[in-house]
Amino acid sequence: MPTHAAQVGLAVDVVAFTIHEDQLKVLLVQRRTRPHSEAWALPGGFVREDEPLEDAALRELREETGVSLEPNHLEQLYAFGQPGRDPRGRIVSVTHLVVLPHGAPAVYGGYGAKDAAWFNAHQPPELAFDHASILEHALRRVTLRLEYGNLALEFLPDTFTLPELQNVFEAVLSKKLDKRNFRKRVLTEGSLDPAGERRLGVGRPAQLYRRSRKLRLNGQFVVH
Amino acid sequence: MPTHAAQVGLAVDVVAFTIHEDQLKVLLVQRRTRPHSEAWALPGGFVREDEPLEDAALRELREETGVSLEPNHLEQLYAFGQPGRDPRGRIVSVTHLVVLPHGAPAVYGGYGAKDAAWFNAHQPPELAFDHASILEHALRRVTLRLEYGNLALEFLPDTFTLPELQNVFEAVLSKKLDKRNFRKRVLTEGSLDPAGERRLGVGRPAQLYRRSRKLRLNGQFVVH
DNA sequence: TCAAAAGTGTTAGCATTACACCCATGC
DNA sequence: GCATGGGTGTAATGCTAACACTTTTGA
Repeated sequence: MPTHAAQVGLAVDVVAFTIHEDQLKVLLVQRRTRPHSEAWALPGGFVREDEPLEDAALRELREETGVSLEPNHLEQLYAFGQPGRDPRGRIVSVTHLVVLPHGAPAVYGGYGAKDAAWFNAHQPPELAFDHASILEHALRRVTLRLEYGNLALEFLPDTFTLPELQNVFEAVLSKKLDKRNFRKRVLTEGSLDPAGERRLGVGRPAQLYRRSRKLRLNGQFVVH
Repeated sequence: MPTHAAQVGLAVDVVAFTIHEDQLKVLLVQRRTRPHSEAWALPGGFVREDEPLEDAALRELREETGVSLEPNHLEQLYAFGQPGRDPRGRIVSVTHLVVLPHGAPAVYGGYGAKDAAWFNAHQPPELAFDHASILEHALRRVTLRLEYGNLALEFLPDTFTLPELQNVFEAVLSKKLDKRNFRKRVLTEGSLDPAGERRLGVGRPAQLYRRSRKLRLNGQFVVH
């Protein structure tokens, strides 16, 4: 380590989303220690010396909340580094966006956390530090990835119905979509393969789909 | 500073672009010291303890290359943090995208740099560390901001002609655009105000424009 | 047979693309 | 009057948005 490297602490924070009861939920922990003791915050903590940033994000998420299943998506969001954002000293936090599949897996307060719970991401409680602006940033990113990418699929299990997929969109965007236009749009996109059907008690059975093995690349289709 | 903060060094690197001779140029420095002595690299260095990340980026840019004028645009790109990306130890670099106005201002090698120069951003020399992938990342970002934003204006001086604006697009995207469609697109967007005309020796004088004081917000126009 | 959920097409407006000639100026 | 660079319009095509009824099943 060069001697002129300043004493700046490096942390990761995680914005973990899932869909539950037709709502976009974010996973928060209740702090046990000062500062902001008792306040809700994003799970996170310091990066270890030989640990990739993404590994640190997953480790902190697991340690503090006990989520056990593999995330379907993990990407870096932004580095928040204003001096003064943490009263303990200069701490730069590299924030991450995580998507967990459908169903809000059980969580509990782990190391350093008094509790952990899922909250409506569009109506969060008061958050510690600058975590409210981190959450806003994450909401913008997830919206972008829905509209210009395939992120919606990461909220769902391996097979799913079109009404379920539409629910993901509606929960994230918090607005209703037209069913016919929605189906047209996702089906003509070509990234879904039929995968049988599902009877669900009452009502007409729904067609199941899974992500296509075909991948669109420069307007051409390629099998991967 | 909490005692459990690991010894991870925090740096910034800067990808500074401008347009010169109808090309997108990137500003590089030639390293004076090991590792990668003599190799070309992005300007950058360590963050000081009480320094905001963006200030550190501008300071390093100025110190190492001597650019004097104010950048028109500065945004954070991405935090690169793979262990092993720098042989001196664990160093996480928060990279930044900078846009300087038209004309490739004079540069020289400053502190720690043997030389500084502008290169074609689409055909860079071999770069030190993981700077080639940082540059790729920056190119994707700048393309995105051209197509879905107003970043093209930041490459130009206060007033400019439509052919100049089109040159910015063509240099960044490295492809030719149709003049009539281009003009229609940028003019109907409504973010340009006429600002006189320019005679340039031979040829028909060009209409000058400047950025509009009107700002489009949710499809409504608002004066800001 | 009724309630619940899934499924289905058409039209109008708007944006995008392709394409070739005239205009104003300096020399 | 010619070379240089700036400016202009239209038609075809594709995408988006609005809109209401039918089908299949279980109880």
